[in-house]
Formats: sequence, C-alpha cells, structure tokens
Amino acid sequence: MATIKDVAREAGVSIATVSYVINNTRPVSQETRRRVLEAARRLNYRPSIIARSLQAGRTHLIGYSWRPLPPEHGSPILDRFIHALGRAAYQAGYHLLAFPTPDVEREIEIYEELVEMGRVDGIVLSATNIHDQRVAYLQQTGFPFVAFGRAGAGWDYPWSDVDGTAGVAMAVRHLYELGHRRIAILAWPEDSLAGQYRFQGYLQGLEEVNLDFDPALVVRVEHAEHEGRRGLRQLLELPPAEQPTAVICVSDLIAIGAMNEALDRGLPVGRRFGIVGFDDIPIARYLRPPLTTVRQPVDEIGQAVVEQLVALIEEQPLDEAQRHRLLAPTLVVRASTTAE
Amino acid sequence: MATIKDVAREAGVSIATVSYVINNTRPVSQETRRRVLEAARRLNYRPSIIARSLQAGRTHLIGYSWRPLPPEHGSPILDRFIHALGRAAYQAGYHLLAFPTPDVEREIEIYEELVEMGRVDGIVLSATNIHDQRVAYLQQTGFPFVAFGRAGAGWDYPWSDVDGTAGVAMAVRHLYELGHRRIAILAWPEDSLAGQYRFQGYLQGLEEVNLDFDPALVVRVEHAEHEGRRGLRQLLELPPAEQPTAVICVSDLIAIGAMNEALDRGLPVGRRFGIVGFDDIPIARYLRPPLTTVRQPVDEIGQAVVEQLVALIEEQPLDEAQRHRLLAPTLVVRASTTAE
DNA sequence: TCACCTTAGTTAAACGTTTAACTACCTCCA
DNA sequence: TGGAGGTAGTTAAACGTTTAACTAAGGTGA
Repeated sequence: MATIKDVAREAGVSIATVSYVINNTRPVSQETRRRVLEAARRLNYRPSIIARSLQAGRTHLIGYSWRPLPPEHGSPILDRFIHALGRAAYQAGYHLLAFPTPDVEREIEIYEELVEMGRVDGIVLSATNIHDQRVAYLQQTGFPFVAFGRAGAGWDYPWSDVDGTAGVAMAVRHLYELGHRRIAILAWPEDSLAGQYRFQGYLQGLEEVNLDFDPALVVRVEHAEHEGRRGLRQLLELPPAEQPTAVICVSDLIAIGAMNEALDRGLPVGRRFGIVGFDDIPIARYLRPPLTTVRQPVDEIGQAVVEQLVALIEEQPLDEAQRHRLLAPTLVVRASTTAE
Repeated sequence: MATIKDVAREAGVSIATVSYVINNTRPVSQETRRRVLEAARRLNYRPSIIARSLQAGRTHLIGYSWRPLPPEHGSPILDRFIHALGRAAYQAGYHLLAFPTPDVEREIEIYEELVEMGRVDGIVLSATNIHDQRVAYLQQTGFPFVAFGRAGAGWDYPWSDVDGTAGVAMAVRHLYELGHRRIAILAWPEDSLAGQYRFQGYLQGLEEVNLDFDPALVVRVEHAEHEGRRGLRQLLELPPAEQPTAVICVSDLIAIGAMNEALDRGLPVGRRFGIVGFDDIPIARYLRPPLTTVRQPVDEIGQAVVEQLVALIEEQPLDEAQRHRLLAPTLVVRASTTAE
C-alpha cells in the first residue's frame, strides 16, 4: 500500500506538498501539482483513513445499534432503517458501524466503549424508551447523538420521527368514509411513547369525524401476533351492538394476528369488517386479504437523522425545525378495508 | 478524553510502562502496576482505538455490503444475516461496517475505496454471482474476504453456505411421506448458483424416494410473488393427470405467490395440495395456512463466516473443513403441507 | 539599492499508541 | 572482585497523515 511518503519521493517533493495537492488546501504550481497527481496515480495512492482519523480526531463513522428481537417478530422497520442509514451516511461522507446490543444490562457498556475509545463520531438511537439509560449516558457526556423517535418528557435532543398521530387519524377517516361508526384500536401499552402518539391519532381522528370515544373499543396489546388475536377476541366479547366494525392496529404484526383471528371466526375482512395495520412491512401487500396499512417513511427518516447527526458532529447549528423533524406517513389502501 | 500521556503523568511513570500494564505485555512490578491502574481508573482512560489501529495497521472493522432490493421483496435473510454478523463480529473483537451498495456499476468503486484506504480489515460478501466483479477484485488484490454462498466454478475462496441441496431433498421426502407422488418445483433461473444447489436437492430427493423426474414439473421463476403465482398457474395448465399435488418453492416469497394463486383457485392448500417454502421468513408461521418451509441457519452462517474471516485477517491457517462450511438447514413443518 | 511582499515549497511537530533498544540497578556465583 | 544475568523501568522511533511555521527566490515600489 503506497503512502504519502512514497508519492512524495516519486514526485520529488515533500510530503506536505503532496498533502496540499491531494486536499487542495493550499495553492501549488501547475507543474508540481501535475507531477504529484501523476505519481499518486502511478502508485495507486489513497490516503490512509486511519492516519487521517488520528490527525483529525474524527473517524467519519456513525454508530447505530439495535436491540435483538425474537426472530418470530422480525423487525422489518428497523431493518429497512439500517439500509436507509447506510445509504444516507455514505452520501454524507460517513460510514455506518452497526452493532446489535446483547441484553439490555450490558448495553450501556458497549456504548461507553464505542464512545470512549473514539470508535465513532456520533450515534443513532432507535426504539428509545421513557427512562432510556443510553440517552442519559450520551446526554451526560455530551456525545453527539440523534434518535429515530421522539424524546420523552424531560429530555431534549435532536430526533426525527414518523407522525404516528397523523397516520392513525388518517386511518380513522378512511374507515369513517367507508361507513364505519364503531372503530376499535389495538394499541400498545401506555408506557410506549410511539404507541401514545398513535393513540392520540385515534382520538384526534374520532374527533375530526365526530365520533364518540368508547373506552371499550381500546385494547392494549403487546407487539406480537398472538396479542393481536387476543385483542380481537376481547373486542368480540362485547355485546353484539357494541362490537366494532373495524379495527386499527398499531403495527402490522398485530394486524396480522387480528386478521387471522377474524378469519378464523368467519368474519368477512374487507369492507364490512375493516382491519388497518401500521408499518407496511414488505409482505403486507401479499397477505390475504392484502393489508391496508400506514406506511412509515423510513428512507426519509434515515436521511433526516443522518443530516441531524452530521450537523451535530460538525458543529453546525440546527434551528428548531431541523432539530425535530416529523415526517408524514402515507395510508396504503388495500383489500383488508375495501374487499366486498 | 484522557490519553496515555495523562495516565503516565498521573502515575508518575513513562507512557511505555502504562502501555505494558494496560496490555499486559511485559512484566511490571506490583506497585507500579497498581499505580498505573489506579491512575487509569481515576482518569477514566481508554486507549484510542484509532491510534492503536494506526500503529497496528488493523482497524478491527469488517465490512459487509448488500445490494438494495426493491422494498416489496424485503430481504429477510440478509437482514437477519446482518444481525448475526454484528453479533459474531463483536464476539471476535471486531465491529461491523455495513454499507449498502448503490447501482452495480459503482459498486466496485466502493470496494476499492474501503480496501485501499484501509477502512476495513476484511470483507464479507453475500449474494455472489457467477462472474462477480467484487470477487475478481478482492481475489486479485489478495484482500481478506469470505462469502455467504459458495464460490462459482473457477474461484476458490473461503465461504460458508446453507446446504440447500439437503434442505430441498428433505422437503421432497417430507412430501413423499405424506403420500405425494407428483411433486413440482418452482426453481430460480439456471444462472443462480444457490438455485442450482436447491434444484440438485430436488433431483436427489426424487431419487431417494424413487420417483421419476418429470421436466414438466419444473418451472423457472424469478424471486417475486407474482412469479410464484405465474409458476403455479403454469403447472395447473398441465392435463389433470399430470398436475402436481405438491409444490416446493425455492424461496418463501415465491411460496407466498404460489399459495395465493392456489387459494384463489380454490385448491385445498395443506395435506391434499402441499406447498413448501425456503427461508422461514418471520411471518411464514403467521400465513394462512402457516407455511411449511426450510429454515436457513442464518445465525450459524454469520458465526462461521466471521470465524473464517478473522482467521484470514489474523493469518491463521484454515484447513479444508474450515475453509468451506456447509450448514444444515431444518425443515419446519406447518399447516401448508399438513392441514386437513 | 534595499526593504518588503508574494509565491512555492520545505521542515517538523502533532495526533495516541506500541515496541525494540537501551539504561540502571541488583543479585549471584566463580 | 568482577562479569553475567535478571528485573524494572525509560527513551525514542514508528505508524501515515495534516498543518503551522519557516525558508528561499523572485518581483515591486520608493
């Protein structure tokens, strides 16, 4: 591997001159520049990124970690998010260091290691929770970080997020327009931040179309298929007149559970009994019936968090609109709400 | 951020001594060692990984790139593979640098950049194809790399792979035992290496159970849901007596297409008309009916390729058994072949 | 003619480690 | 008594860059 020294020798100049030519950081005479460039080309020279990093105190690496989920869940959104991050990072001149964290206990150690060894310049967080120790740690050390997902009360840091409220409200309006008047929701437990916003969208949607809120139509479920099933069962235990004619689910996995339960019971999923998911996971369109769902703008979020993080790292100021970015989801209408 | 100099000053020794203590690389007296450790603890010292990298000429980073797939496909296996790689890399003292490559044209540039700047110590390839320019480049430069997926003819490099042949043969036996005598396969085009091995498993399975090979029962399809549908349609255009009673699909996505088409036509998917997939994607178990499928041992493969790559990087010899590792998949039997 | 500026280049320090080579001291035994 | 050997530590070079400070040469204006 050729170094700057080799190029300097080959071109008959000092290494400083080579550096100035390569980085275009000071005027160099035509002739010398030509010789240097020529020598660099001949030797196939590339500056060592490590030496640069040491000198500059920057690695041009951004870290992203995710928590392992049981394989039967998959984590389609975060998977797509990794892709989006990688792409966006590359465009910004960075690379992505991706590390799955083991158990939540040892998680913070890994962050400390990465930060304190100077492995990465900044960190992207996702799936933050209310009292997130990673946030506490990073905030306290002043290390650059951003999150996919809004900050909990008491925190203030840059984030980008999907506007779950708008997404679910859209779903409510969609169902209302199809004639539904008793619309239920399978929501996450109250300690889920993202779940709260989506639930707000439910309330907001009901208000927009002038429907009364009925607590009996809200079931709190965990993120699992069998929980979706359980949620629907619980709704169907209501007296017939009080049963919903449509159900909004706070994730596609839950929607799959609800749909499976409905179909098992012979409910006509479609126009008469509507089911809406959230995420638009890749197979949503291939389910039977294909699932109407709220699509998260994952690529845009990846792009947004990288922009924010790079600004932080490079110490460019962020105004309020850039610090907190809420991206609009889209409603993808399929047969699970429209099939006759 | 404290450096080794700070620790040396604090402990009243030279930086060399600190280094020897930290790395346990030469005997140091009890007392001095105690003082150094104490100082390091007080200053919360961590060796800079960049400085170490520069000195050692190793980054302890391994690169993994994947090609972007259209979002309606998802790439569940490669997604799980990233997780597995990250975990395995961490355990081996490495980190994972994950980079999606843009168009195939500019792909090779990115590899050159990473390799020649010394960004990573080694590279993991996946989805290699017959005349893979990445393989050609890496082979030629002698840079350490391994692949998830076997080498094409003419190449020789370390790889780990799932034994697709065994997996499909298993599926054939399973269907045979259920009483099927006309078993079809929706296979990938012939230029797919992985597809070839799976197809071999089909032939091998037929032979094991003494069934004749019928070319009419083989349909070549691309990796897409609508291709699975098309494949099944084509099979059902055969005269009734020649139609298959079970179909093995070379991927779950194709199986989903085949299953959707079968159900649309009122075929009783299950014991009487069996469908088998390949991959065991996360939602396979939640399909209706749940999909019988061949599960790829993705975690083990991730582990295996990292072991191979680290051996290459650290110049430990690999014997033949370690150089090429074929991992057994498992057949996950669900209702798509057993439901009454 | 001389001081000063400009231009084009070089020298050397710095980034934070590791490690080979060296020094100083002590102990041991012939 | 003195050399050999061992122990515990230090010095300084090296890894490959960037960049501030310097030098040398030529041009310019008073």
